[in-house]
Amino acid sequence: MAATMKDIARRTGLGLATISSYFNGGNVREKNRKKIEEAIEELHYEVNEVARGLKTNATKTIGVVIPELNNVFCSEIITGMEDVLRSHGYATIICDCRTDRNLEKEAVEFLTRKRVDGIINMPVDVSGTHLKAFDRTGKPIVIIDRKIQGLSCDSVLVDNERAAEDAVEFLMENGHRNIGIIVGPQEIFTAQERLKGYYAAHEKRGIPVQESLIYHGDYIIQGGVKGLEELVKKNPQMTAVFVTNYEMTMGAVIGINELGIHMPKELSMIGFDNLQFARACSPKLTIVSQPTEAIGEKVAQMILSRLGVGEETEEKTVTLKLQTEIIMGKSVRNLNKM
Amino acid sequence: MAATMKDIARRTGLGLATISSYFNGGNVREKNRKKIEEAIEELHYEVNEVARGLKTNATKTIGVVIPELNNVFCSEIITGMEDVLRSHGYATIICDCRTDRNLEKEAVEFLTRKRVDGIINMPVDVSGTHLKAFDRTGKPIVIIDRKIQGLSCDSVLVDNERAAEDAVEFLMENGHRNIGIIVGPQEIFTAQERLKGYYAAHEKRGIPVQESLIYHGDYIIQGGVKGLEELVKKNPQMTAVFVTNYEMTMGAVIGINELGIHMPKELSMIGFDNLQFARACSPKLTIVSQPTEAIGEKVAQMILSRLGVGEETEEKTVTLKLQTEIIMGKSVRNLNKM
DNA sequence: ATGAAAGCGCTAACAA
DNA sequence: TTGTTAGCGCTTTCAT
Repeated sequence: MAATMKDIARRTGLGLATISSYFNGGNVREKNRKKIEEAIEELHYEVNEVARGLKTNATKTIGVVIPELNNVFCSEIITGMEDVLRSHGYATIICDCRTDRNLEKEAVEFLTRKRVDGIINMPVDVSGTHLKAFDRTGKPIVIIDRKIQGLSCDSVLVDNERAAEDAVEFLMENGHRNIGIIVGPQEIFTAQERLKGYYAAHEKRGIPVQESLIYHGDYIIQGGVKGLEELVKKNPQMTAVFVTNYEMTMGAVIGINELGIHMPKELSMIGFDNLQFARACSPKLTIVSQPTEAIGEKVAQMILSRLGVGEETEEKTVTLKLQTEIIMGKSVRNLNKM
Repeated sequence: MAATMKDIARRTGLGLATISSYFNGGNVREKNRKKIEEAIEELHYEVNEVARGLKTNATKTIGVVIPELNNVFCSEIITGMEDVLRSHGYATIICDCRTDRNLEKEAVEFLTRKRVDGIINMPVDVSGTHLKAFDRTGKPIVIIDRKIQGLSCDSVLVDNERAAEDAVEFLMENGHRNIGIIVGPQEIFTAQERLKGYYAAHEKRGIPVQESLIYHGDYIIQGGVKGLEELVKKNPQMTAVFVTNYEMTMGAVIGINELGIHMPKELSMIGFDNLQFARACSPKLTIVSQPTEAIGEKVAQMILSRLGVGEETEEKTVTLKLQTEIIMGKSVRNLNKM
């Protein structure tokens, strides 16, 4: 059985309040401080955060619900986030819901029972019903990367429309007119935004959009492979393809390799995320890069601020929109130079 | 304020014990069961796991301490592990210690205070001092991927020596004699084992080892880039290189691209882990693949068994050693066919 | 099958 | 500054 404050009290002959005061930064006479520290040492005492949490109604723990841990975009965000949270004494319980609405709902309920002090969620279910009950507790929720309908809470987004528009325009500047896009599922917010950007770029230049150049994948590697194969098969006129998340980018590169297509001579490409992967491609891939670390840090700061840590708390909900950047590689051919 | 069992008791006119019994699978009269369920619904009651944890001295939570979340080997293991644990009602608190001994120690102390029911650790500090205090609590510890000196506890390892030996032998069978190796830090167990395998293969064939062909990296991408550059510069005779973890493999591929080396014509290569990345390389990379999902699942089962869930508990500590496999690509040239 | 009451380890209000 | 005490929400005897 682990030692308790009572044990320390008995050992030192002091009262419980003194010991508690010692642990919570109160004033304790030097002599007693010594005694307490000796007792802690000998008894191997460690504070019981469970008991403390019950009493204070605060667990110093943040719940994080994401669609896939095993996804660089998510894991990089978490890394940045955890760093900030931990440095403020907060732990994180991470729940990977496998892009499954039911698991997501279960995860939130689970975290509710665990009495986490707040939830950070990259939502699968954009209706937000899975968060309703937690929201009623009055504890803060911060949403990452996707908008949610029926819930007003802080969120950190990426300017996906502009990201896509910029990428497609860049291809157009290089003389491309028949540009394929491998985009995410229709019902996912980021996918919708990226597709909007694709349309916007076309509209701006007066280039008509060809439906056959749009492929809806599912944000996983195999979808990228499949998407590339289909686009190539159906569109002999296509000179470039824009792939809109990392997993599908990897998939598209796999597709290009396996079909023996020469990049960028036969096909130009702009991918998404993961600079290191882009460097490992030959030729080096041009990509749209999202500020994952910054997202993580911002999200952490936001929830901390709602918890009364750090920056003062704003009253109304805050939505932050971060910008992406294009990292130049050699995967886009300039057709103007022909 | 969230509803409590007391609220339900008041609402239903029943005693606390009955409500508790309801939640813990006891016998409750049908009529009362109905009443309780109604009250739960109306009050939006959710069990308070903090209070339950204090009372039962079990938090149904496992702490996981790993060197880098943002590392595919780790994140895949965690994914497999979490699946199993969650399906048995256990949560996981993941601590990414950034390959830092001090952070690792802090993480374990933190988890101790949180009163997790067990710890799973891929240790940075192989002396194991960071685990001593937790070990005294009598709660189970399971070690992943590395051996620890002064602590007897269950562990799941990979047969790294054989993995490396097989890979190097495969290169030798293809006629390679001057084989470079990009290996991990000297002090890391897995790196030592993989280097042992490299030596063993040479000894078996009577081929002398050239010190200049051994590069010690640090298991991160940049180390792979640097390692490849150095090996190539120092060893014009080198025809093949074996890279011993995923991050450095990616780095080595980056190096090959950036130096404009043709693979496998000028240089053959065997990488490590991440089949999808291997497929995305051109030509497809031949790799040693570790059974990450299986490691995660085994680890989870082991700690559950120590916690009295599932399989019966064995008395003495168990060490499991899993085998790797070579996934064939086209990055190794057969020099015999010349 | 149900109720009353003690107590898990801690914090905090109050008294000394 | 320090000690006493109540109580956070739950489980678990022990009665009934």
